[in-house]
Amino acid sequence: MEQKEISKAVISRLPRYYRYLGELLEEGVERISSNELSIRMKVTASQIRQDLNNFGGFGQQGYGYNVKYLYTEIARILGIDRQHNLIIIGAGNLGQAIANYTNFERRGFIIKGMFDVNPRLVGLVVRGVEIRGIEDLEQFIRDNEVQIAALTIPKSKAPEIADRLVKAGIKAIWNFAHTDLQVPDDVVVENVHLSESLMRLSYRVCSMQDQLERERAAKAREAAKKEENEAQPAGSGKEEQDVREAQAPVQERTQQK
Amino acid sequence: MEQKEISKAVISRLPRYYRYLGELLEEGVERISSNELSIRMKVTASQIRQDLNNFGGFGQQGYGYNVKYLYTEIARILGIDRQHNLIIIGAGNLGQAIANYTNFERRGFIIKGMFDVNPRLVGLVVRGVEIRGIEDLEQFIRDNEVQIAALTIPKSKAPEIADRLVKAGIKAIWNFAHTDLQVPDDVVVENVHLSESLMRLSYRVCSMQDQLERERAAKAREAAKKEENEAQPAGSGKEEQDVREAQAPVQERTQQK
DNA sequence: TAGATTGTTAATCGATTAACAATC
DNA sequence: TAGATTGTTAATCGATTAACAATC
Repeated sequence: MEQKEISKAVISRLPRYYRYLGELLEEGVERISSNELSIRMKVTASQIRQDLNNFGGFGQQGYGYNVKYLYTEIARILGIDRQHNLIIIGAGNLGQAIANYTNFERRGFIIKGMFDVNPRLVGLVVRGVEIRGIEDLEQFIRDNEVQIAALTIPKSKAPEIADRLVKAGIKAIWNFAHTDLQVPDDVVVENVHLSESLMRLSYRVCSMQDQLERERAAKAREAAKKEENEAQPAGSGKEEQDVREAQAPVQERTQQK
Repeated sequence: MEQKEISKAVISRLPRYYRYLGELLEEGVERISSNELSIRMKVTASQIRQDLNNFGGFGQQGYGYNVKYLYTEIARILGIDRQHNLIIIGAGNLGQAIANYTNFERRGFIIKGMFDVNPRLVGLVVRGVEIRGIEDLEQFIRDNEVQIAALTIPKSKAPEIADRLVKAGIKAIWNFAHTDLQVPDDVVVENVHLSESLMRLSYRVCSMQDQLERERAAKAREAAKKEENEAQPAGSGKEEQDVREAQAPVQERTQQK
């Protein structure tokens, strides 16, 4: 439905707007201003208005936004007012976790089938969906007008299956395999790389720890300086410079800028 | 170990560099230039060099980067050269999927325990880790020096558990619950909102479809025009303008800019 | 009408890309 | 030394924020 290219940043914020509007709706809130919403969501009101105006004017001056209306409009923009037929390839824990998440169905994502190479899983039924052998894949996609395939298999098998999916006419791959897939331009790939998410978390934990340590060290130095000054209150300003230098040497290169 | 604030965009690219370097290492590649790597990863060489230089000069002029060295350096930057003790709260499919993913352990993430409220799950063992009742949470965190908690529970219970985790001294929450958590500044939250990921995919599928349709329509118009011209080859230039106008009216507002 | 709040333009900020001197 | 490629500065591009006129 949308026209001009919308930036990736905007798109990735839309589902979060949708989630907050859904909560407001549950709370019985009828209207909300960009300012109120910005406080709840911890973003700027400007950003909210800019983001929404990429898709049209959903608000009203002097009033704000009607929660219900905006909620349904964002659903329409995201395309979750339509039905999307989905299959899950890989019926392990992750595949089953997706199959069991009922909210997806509420958003129009209908799980049509599950597939696995493991013959011990084939035939089992998860939330009313039978697990099939991977050999039926192409036929099933055509018969059931499947648009989206969730790929919850090991990275070693992912490229081959992705090729088969593309040839069978799939429109999008929700890729949980720890690898990047090569697909034609008209096939959408949305990656969920959990190991990368965990590494980002690791980075942030470590840099948080470093920061806390630096703060603690700075405080300690501060205390030491105070003590020194009390003993000999000359205060020529030289001490301050020492403090700054003491923080620097941990890693010289990055310190330059 | 790092000093100045590094942008979020840079950090989120690091794990991907790490993954590609790991693959190069497996292929037996000893050195690589930013240009070669940029082709593989489909990013600019400039970006690679800029990103890495946030953390120091890992390359050598005229040579490029030593794959092994860069690989270990990025591991160090990400903090995955250290051990992180982790617990999983919520032993459903998603929690078990995480517990079963052996690669996390290879990156230093040690799963110390799993917790669930469901008494039928308590006592079960997943990959050598026993599922415990949630009442033992605080004691367990202290006894096992747990830094990270993966939260794979329904959103309704997430805020309460998050509070308990924070009070018990957890450093980071890997949040799979479909809600934003309120935690103090010194606690890291890394969100994995699968439903939002699926909505982004939905958006992209829909806009891809729209695009393809527009292209098809444009081609059809082109063909029609050609036919018309062949019948009456006046060609005053007015037809071209008509084509442009015909594309516009689908949604007027966005079309303006 | 007066007050509130949007839609939108302009200003700022940050991130990406290009260019090139430094140097292996 | 000549060639290659980094590290880094400068230029460009895009995204966010601020400001305010339009308007409900």
